[in-house]
Amino acid sequence: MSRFYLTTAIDYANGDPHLGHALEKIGADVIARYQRAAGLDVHFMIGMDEHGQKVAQTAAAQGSEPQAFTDRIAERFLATWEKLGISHDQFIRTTTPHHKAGVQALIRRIAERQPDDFYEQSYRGLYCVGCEAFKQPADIVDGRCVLHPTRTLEEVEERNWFFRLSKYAPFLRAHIEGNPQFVQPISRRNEILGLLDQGLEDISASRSRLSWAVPFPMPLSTGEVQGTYVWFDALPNYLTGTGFPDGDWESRWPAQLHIIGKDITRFHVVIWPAMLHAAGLPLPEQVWAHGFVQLGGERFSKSAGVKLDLHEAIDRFGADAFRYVLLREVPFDGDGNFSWERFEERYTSDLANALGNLASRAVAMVEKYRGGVVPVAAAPDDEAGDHDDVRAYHAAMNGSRGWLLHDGISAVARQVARANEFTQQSAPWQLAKDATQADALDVVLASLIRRLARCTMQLAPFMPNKCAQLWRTLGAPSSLAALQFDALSSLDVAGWRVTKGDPLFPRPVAPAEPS
RNA sequence: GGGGGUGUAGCUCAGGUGGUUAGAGCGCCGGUCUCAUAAACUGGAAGGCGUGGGUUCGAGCCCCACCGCCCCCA
Repeated sequence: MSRFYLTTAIDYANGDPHLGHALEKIGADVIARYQRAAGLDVHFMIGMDEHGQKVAQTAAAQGSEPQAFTDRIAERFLATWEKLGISHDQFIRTTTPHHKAGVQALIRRIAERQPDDFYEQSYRGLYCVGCEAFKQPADIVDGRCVLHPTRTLEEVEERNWFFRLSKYAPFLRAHIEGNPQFVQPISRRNEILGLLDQGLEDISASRSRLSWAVPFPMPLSTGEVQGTYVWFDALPNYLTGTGFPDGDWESRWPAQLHIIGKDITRFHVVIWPAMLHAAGLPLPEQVWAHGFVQLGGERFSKSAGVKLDLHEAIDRFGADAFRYVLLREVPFDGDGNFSWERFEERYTSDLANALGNLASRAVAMVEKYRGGVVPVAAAPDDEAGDHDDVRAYHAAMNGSRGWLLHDGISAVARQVARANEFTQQSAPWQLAKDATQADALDVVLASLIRRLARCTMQLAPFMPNKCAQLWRTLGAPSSLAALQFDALSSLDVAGWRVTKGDPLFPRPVAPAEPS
């Protein structure tokens, strides 16, 4: 069985999970579930990035020790992922002893194989005591830190370990050009190639004044032991998650797919591959950068009040509906928009009216006209159109053209619409009035259940719980979770015993109030 | 300031290599039907294709400039 090691970015532990985090986890979860149903041996890892001065400061501001603080944040993320039905196999945290040892092992391995890659150098910059960090020009107005305008920025010089990233520019260019699937979508690939054109600068690998960090495994020539800087701490999580450097980590590395946000593409396709290559380790097969969700056309902003309560959104119509609508509305290869209004519209038209009502009317007719048992009958010609859409679904979902999850949903939505159309045109309620049309009625009813079963299977990665419920309603003998896609083409629904229950997706009772 | 994207009906988006009256879904307006969650099916209205130039017999698709928005870097 082919293995499929899939990761998302690890989330920075200085606040609660928000819509952006959710989009990435849901998208990756859909991919993980799809690949399992496609028969792959999936290992799906998510986690937390818990080091850094910002975390230590936020903890201190709340009167907490950093570890206790990140423990709490990690709990909150985990609770959210559970509520959303994320099916991760592993949840990694960068403050665990194994990860810290793995980071140090990776750094030592690079230093052994490429002794020239780490070197000491002085770094000068404007340091803000309030932030306990060096500030970039963008964060400085009138010579003051924008966050601490009452304080004076100090020009500070410190010695750090640097990593010779510049040396790897030719390697990276060759790798990215020679492996078109490595950085996706293509727009992101072009962006990185343009960046390589401008040349790479070496990056610092350690910092002083970085107390909440993995100790850098090599002291400076002064004897000082510094903290490992963000790249060398966070990025290796994908590797340490496999058990590196212990055990049979090589059975899982390299990862098949890193799912990340477009803002951190550079770290994942420049810095991370350079580190791995320096260590003599294979590179991940693909990095996929998704876009951003905006809220009602505006970007997130706590100060401007542009935010959305994730739990409120999940509770509105349930986790499955939220997952579906979010991925339906936000293309996974670009930016998208989310609003309460849109959420409600999509839920009502796609889920309540189209799919939910289709299931409802089909099951009701099988009960009414055939005592709840799906009759034996051949498939009508009308189903032929579905085959093209099933193909389109897989083409969108299997990664061969990128991870176009929104296109996958569209392909199923077309099948649902076709089934409603078919129902209208064949008018089973008319056939039922005429005993000589019994065979024709059998064909229609069996076809409807078969179409529903197909759609259910295809939508299962998006809405695992609702689809399992629908699967039971249809009276399928096997469990949906155990079913694989290759069983779909030969699906036999004859004899299934349907049961009409409460509406799968009840129509909204009251308009959603943006609170 | 540099780089990568993006701007097409009220909303979200499709529109290989430029070529007759620019498409879809949702929403909206009208019609049909009754199995169904007042759902479904069907017909229709609706677009200066960001702005201004240019290339071409002909541009939403090519070139230049400018404007708005997203991301990265400085």
